[in-house]
Amino acid sequence: MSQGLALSEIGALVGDPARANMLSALLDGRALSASELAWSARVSPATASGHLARLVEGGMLSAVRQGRHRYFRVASADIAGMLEHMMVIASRVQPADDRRRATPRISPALREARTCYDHLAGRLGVGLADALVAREVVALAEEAGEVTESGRAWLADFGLPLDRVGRTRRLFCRPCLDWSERRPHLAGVLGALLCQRCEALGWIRREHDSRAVAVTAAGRRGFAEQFGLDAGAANAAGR
Amino acid sequence: MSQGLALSEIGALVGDPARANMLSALLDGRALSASELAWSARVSPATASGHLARLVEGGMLSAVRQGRHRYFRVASADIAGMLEHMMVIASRVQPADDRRRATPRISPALREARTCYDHLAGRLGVGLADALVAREVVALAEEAGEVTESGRAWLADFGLPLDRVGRTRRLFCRPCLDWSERRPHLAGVLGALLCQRCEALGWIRREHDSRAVAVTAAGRRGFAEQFGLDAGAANAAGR
DNA sequence: GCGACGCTTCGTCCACGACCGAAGCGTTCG
DNA sequence: CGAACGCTTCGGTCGTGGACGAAGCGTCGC
Repeated sequence: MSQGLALSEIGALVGDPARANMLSALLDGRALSASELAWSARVSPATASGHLARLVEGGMLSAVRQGRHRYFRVASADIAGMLEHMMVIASRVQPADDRRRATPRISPALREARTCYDHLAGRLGVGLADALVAREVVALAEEAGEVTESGRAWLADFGLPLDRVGRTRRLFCRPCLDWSERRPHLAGVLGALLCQRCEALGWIRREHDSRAVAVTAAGRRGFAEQFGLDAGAANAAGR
Repeated sequence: MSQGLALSEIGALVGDPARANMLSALLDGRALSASELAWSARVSPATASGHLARLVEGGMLSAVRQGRHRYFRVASADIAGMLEHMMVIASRVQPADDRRRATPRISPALREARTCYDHLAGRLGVGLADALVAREVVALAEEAGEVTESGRAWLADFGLPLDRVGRTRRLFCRPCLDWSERRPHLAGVLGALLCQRCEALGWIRREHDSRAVAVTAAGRRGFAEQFGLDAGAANAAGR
């Protein structure tokens, strides 16, 4: 009984379109200001302020003041994980009601490449995971994964020496179900490191106003050479 | 943007107290009739019928007619997993707002022992997992677990020969964060088998109207001898 | 067949909460 | 110091959707 109440409170918090849009905008782990969130939820600053207060009160977001701005971020990785989990269900369940507005529910740019909290997702993220498995750098199972011996060397070559990382195996490397591709991409510490490395190499650039990730010209070359991926081909044609 | 909408729809579905109570009642994987669910959500049959229609429409529940009854169950293990995930967040987040009604949000019986979809949870479930780890039957990590070699023999002894199971390792055995104990218990195929075995041995009895699990007299002996647990001591005193 | 039962549909009522504009408060910049 | 800016609070409006009783429809049991 009572835990149903708690459950409903979490659900209700996520269950408003404006709040869900804010949460989804924050899902890449960056902090956004109140007005940026108001804009991305398409509501007035006054309305947004109320929503944000509720989300902070409910423990979903944490906030820090900085000058006259107030920055919000998802309060913890657990919460981001829960939201991702809900989006997986949402994307899986939606096709059920077919008599739906025609607008695609997932924007092409996000489907192509985006961040998922702190690692890469979308077609790029899934492709990367596939390539790493094919090259036997990592072995992925349903619930966990690990880096192979030869994989450690490969990663060191790629600029990610793993020696410094304390725990070597689990939690470190973990599959994460991609809600647009519906296949796993790489998460965990390794997923985050890979994402950072790709950004450091100048292969990808995070958009400032969305979770979308742009693949640079260098990235197109790099992803093709190292992973055999045609990442960002669409973007290249577009610009 | 648009995926925020889908997210909010899932949230809104769970975000009503009556529906959340129904979902939470169904979270042990059993099917319940519409009137049982109406009762457990404390609403009239008419109201319950409306909620159930929305939950089925939204893909959260599946329904089967059987005579003049209609039985509902959680549509998939993924959805049950998502709900559990939300409850973990809910139980973790609630203490944040202290100025709360005094009633404990988790009933003692559920905290003691309950089912979590198809395996054991609560103090009993967590204790069982601890004991199996201590006896080196299974090795649990943050995201996955596996049965040890000696563990296979132990389990066979316990009445669970694993030879017949196809996939041997992962997904088979998996930790699941317990929302009342906030520590992992055993899930996955192995968790379900253990739960079935305990019921077959007459150690536990599932209550007919809740997720609570009662430990029988035989169970108290069995859990103590095999696992060193004082399971059900509270119940024993009570009756 | 008739009544009891389980569930659903319909009509109505009501309350919660989402929304905005206006005003207030603190910070930053010229 | 005053103006612009970012955010929050307040007050008021409005719509959605959750609640129930009554009535309708199928199923079961005597």
